Amino acid sequence: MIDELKQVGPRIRAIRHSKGWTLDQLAAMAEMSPSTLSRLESGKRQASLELLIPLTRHLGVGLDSLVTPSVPDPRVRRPVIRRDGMEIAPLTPEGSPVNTFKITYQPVTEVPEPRVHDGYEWLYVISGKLRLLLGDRDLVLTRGEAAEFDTRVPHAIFATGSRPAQVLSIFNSDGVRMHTHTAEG
Amino acid sequence: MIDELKQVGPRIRAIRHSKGWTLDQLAAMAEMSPSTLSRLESGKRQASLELLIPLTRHLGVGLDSLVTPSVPDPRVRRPVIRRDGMEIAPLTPEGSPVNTFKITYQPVTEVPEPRVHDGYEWLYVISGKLRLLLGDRDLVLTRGEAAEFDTRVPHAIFATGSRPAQVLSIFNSDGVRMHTHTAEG
DNA sequence: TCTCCCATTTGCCAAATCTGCAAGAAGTCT
DNA sequence: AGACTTCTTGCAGATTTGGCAAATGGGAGA
Repeated sequence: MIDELKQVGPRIRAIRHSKGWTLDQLAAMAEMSPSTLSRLESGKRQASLELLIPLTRHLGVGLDSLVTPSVPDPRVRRPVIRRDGMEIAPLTPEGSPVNTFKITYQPVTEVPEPRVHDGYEWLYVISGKLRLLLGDRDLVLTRGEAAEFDTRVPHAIFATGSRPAQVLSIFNSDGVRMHTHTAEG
Repeated sequence: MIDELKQVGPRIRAIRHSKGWTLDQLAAMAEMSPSTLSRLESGKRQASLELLIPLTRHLGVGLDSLVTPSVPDPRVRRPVIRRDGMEIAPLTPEGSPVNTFKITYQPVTEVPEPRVHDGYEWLYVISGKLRLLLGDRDLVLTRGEAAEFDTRVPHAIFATGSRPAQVLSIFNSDGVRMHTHTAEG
């Protein structure tokens, strides 16, 4: 059974219900027995054109709209996480092969302690000024700048100046390298 | 069998041919046996969605386009007839229950002899001036004027003035009255 | 004309599916 | 409970299916 066909029956049923019609009513319009329509709607029999064409006519829908697979809502909506003065908005669904976040760093009064952990991080500064302490380097990234580094190197990231910094960040901690080159520098 | 379904097979075949594919090729793509596809194309078996969906995918067409009945071109294109200085453009297909013409009368130097024949005629002057001799009447119709008369009354029609007259004419000669009232006037 | 080759059609038939009826189930009022 | 309405399902005969293999058709070339 082709995948798209599984939704045909339920869709017919949904449209029928939305019109407030009973099985018998629609079956009469489309000139088929109620049992046939019942089985069709519940997927207990194959959807043939013979059956579908009269139905589409009375339901006012096209054939394609009955069989076109419904695409799940692609919008990612996950709750924002607040931690250590950061506002972390996950931009990829849970379980996604990529982990993307929009992180808003608040200005800090006190420089946080650099940390290490497994993984790689790539980031892009959307707005604000970002101070990146990475090993023996002390960098300030401004809007439009991007950076990538090995998070096993001690690092600290925070907004500098008086305004928050918005950063788009792609991060992986599962040991899979995000890029083909090794992070030697 | 629903009417629309009869064209599904031939259409599939036409599309397949237009792509220069053989039965075996398309059958392989759509994962069905050549015999099944052959029977489908020649209408010897029912067109089920199970069969059609893979085909539409490979043929690059929608389901609806396979089953939507093709409406014949509604435009009427018939050769213009020239006779007696008139240019007669039939505006209805042969065999149509109504006979409509656009007639262009050329200016005449000599008044034609009135004639009689069975039927009724309705006319509308699109442009020019039309002289209508009808029984004891001698009328000039100008743009926008309409007239209806019994063609058993002796009549002659021709353009008057220096320019041709364009007339839309509905005519019937088969004894069926075009209008409900009798043509007494 | 004959033959070869490729595309397509068709006979066959076991297996799967269809079909409507009538009975059953599930839910809703009174 | 009982009466209704809506929907589901068991059943059995009728119909359709699907792929294999053989037959057919139609060119192209010998």
